[in-house]
Amino acid sequence: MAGTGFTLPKPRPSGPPYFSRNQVATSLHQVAVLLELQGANVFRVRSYQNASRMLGSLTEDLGELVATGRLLEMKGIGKGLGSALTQVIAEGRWPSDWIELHASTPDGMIEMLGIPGLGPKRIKLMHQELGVDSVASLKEAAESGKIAPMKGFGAKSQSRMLDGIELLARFRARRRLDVGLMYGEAFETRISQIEGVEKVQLAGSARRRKETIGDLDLVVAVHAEHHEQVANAILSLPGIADVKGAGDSKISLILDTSIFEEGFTVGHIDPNVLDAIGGDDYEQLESGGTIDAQVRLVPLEVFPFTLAYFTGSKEHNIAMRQRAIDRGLRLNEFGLIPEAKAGELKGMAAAQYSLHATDEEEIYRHLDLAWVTPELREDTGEITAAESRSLPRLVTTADVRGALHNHTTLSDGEASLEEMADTARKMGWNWLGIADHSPTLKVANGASAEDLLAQGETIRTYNEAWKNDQVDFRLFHGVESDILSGGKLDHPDDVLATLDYTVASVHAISKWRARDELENTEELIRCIDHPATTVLGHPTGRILQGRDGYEVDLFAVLEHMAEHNDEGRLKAVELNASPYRLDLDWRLCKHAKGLGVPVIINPDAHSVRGLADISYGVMAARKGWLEHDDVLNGLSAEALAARLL
DNA sequence: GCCGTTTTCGGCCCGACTGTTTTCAGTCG
Repeated sequence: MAGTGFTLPKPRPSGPPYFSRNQVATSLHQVAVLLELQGANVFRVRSYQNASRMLGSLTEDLGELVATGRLLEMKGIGKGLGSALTQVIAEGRWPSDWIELHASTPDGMIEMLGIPGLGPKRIKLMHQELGVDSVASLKEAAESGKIAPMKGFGAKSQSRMLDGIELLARFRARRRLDVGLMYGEAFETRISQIEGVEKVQLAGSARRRKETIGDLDLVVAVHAEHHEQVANAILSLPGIADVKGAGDSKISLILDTSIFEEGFTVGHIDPNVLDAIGGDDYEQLESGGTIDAQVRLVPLEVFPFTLAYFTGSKEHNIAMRQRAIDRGLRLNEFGLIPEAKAGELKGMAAAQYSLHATDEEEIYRHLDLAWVTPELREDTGEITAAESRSLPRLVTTADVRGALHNHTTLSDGEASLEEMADTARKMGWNWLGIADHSPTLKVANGASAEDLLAQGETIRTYNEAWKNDQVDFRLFHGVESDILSGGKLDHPDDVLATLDYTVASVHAISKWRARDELENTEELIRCIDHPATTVLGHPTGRILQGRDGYEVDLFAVLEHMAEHNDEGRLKAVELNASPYRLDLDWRLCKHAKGLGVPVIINPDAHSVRGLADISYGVMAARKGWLEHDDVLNGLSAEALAARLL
C-alpha cells in the first residue's frame, strides 16, 4: 500500500503551468486533511475539499483558466484560493502557509486518521497532551494506560484504539468492488430469507459501483411488529464475525467469509496482478478477510428515502438536500418533509408529514428531477442533467458484442483460442479480439513474432470456416505490445502490419513509476503516434488495493488521442474491466467521451471465466457516463472491421 | 474559505451511535 507521505510536488521546469491539475487537486486535498489535524474551522476545511473535488473533475485546461483569470469564476474558488492557486500555477510557488502546514504536521498523525473511530480532534489532543505523533507512539501510550485518564477519553476509548490499530495492521480499509459485491449480495440474500422482511436492498458505494468499497450498507423494510424479531434474526445469521453496535434503527457488524454458502475462492489471477496485491499470500488473506456492514431497519413507507439516503454519495445527498431546502422541504433518511409542517419535530417524528414516495423515482420527481441511476450519484453534473432531462442512456452488458484484449495459452492465458472463442459465442458476442503478450514480457510468456504470425493463420482459418457455415462470429487478431523505451512497440512494423490492431500497454511498471509525470506523458504520446497503435491498454497501470499507477497526465494523452481521431485515425482508450484494475478510471471516461476518443471495455481475460469480468468494466463505464455509441464494444463485427482498417 | 434575489455577515446537511458525560463532543456516513 502507498505510504501516507504528504508532500508538495516540485514545479516542472517547463512551466507555466508549473503543476498539473491532478497535482493541484491532490495538494488541496492534503491541505484540507492537514487543516483538520490542526483543528481548523470545519467549513474552511470543506472549502479546500470542495476546491479539490472541483479541480479533480475539471475538463478545462487549468493553465488556461489561470492565464485568462477565469479561475475566479469557478464555483468554490473565491478570493483566497483564487490568488493562492494563481500563484501556484503561474509562478510555481506553493503558498507559505501550506508549506508550513506540511512541515508542522508529523506523517504519523495522518496515518492515525486511518484508525477506525479516531478522528482529527482526538488525534490533535493526544498530540498536544501526550506528544503522540504516530501509530507506534499511540500504541505505546495506550498500552501504558496514558490515554484513559485524559478528559473526554476513558478505558473503553483506550482499548478501542488498540483494537483499531490491530485492525489497521491486519487489513486494508477498503475492498475491491468485486469482493464487496460478493459479500453484499450474499448478505442481501440471507436477509431476504428472514421471515418478516418485506424488502431488502444493498445501498452505499456498492450500489453506486465504486471501484472500491469501504463498508456495506443494507436497507431493510420491516413492519413495526416484526422489527425486533428481524433484528435478532439478522444478528444470528451465519457469517457474522462481530457485532459492533446495535441500536433501534441501525445494526453495525463485521462479516467474514463464512457468509458464503458455496464457500469462498478467489479464482485465477494473472501473475502480474497477483504480485502487486500480495503474491501467494493473497488468497489466504482474502479467505480470512472481513468486511464491515451496516443494516438499517425501517418501515416500508420510509424505505425509498432511506435507500436513497444511504446510497449516497454524500456529495449527491448534499446537493439533493440543498435542492429540497430551496423548495421549503427537508430531505433526510426518513422522508421529504415540508418545513412548514414539520416545525420543531425531528427525525422519525417529522416523517409523518413526508410527501409520499413508493420508490426513489417519486422522490426525484418531487424535486422536479428525473430518476438518477445510482452509478451517477457523485455530484458530477447528474443533478443538472436530471433537471433538464438530459441524463445519458448508459451502456449495458446487453450492448456488448465483443472485446479486444484477451489472452490465450500462446502467452499467459489458461484457455486455448478455441475455448475463448467458444465462450464468447455462448455469451452472445459476435466477435472476440485476441491480443497475447509480446516477446519482451518474459514473465507472461510473451509470444515471438513467429508464433504470433502462426496464430494469425489459425484465426483466418476459423474465420473462413464460420463464414462458410454462416455463423455470425469472427475473431480479430491483435497483440498486447509492451511499450518500450522511446514509446516504441515490441514487434517490427511488418509483423504489426499483418494484425487487425495493437493494444499498447506499459508493463515495466517500476521504471515508469520512477519517472515524472511529464516524461511518462511524452512517452505515451510517442507510442500513440505510432501508426500501428490502436488501443492504449490499462492507461495508468494501477492495481486496486495493490499499487498506484505511474504518474501521467491522462488529460493531455486523451487530448492527443482526440487529434488523431479527428483526422480519421482510430486511437481508442481501454477501460480494463478486470476488477483489479478498472483503468481507465471512471472519472476520466466522461472526458474521453467529450473529446470524442472511443473507449473499448476489455476484460483482459486470461481464462474463459475472465471474460465475465466485462460486467465490472460496464459498471465503470456507466459510472463514467458512457453510452452505447461511446464504446467500440457495441459495434457489429463489420463496423469494427471498417474502423480498424 | 466560500457564498449571496432574506447578500458583505452569518450561515455553511443532518442524524445515529458511542463513550463520555449528566447534556455533550467526536466520529461516521
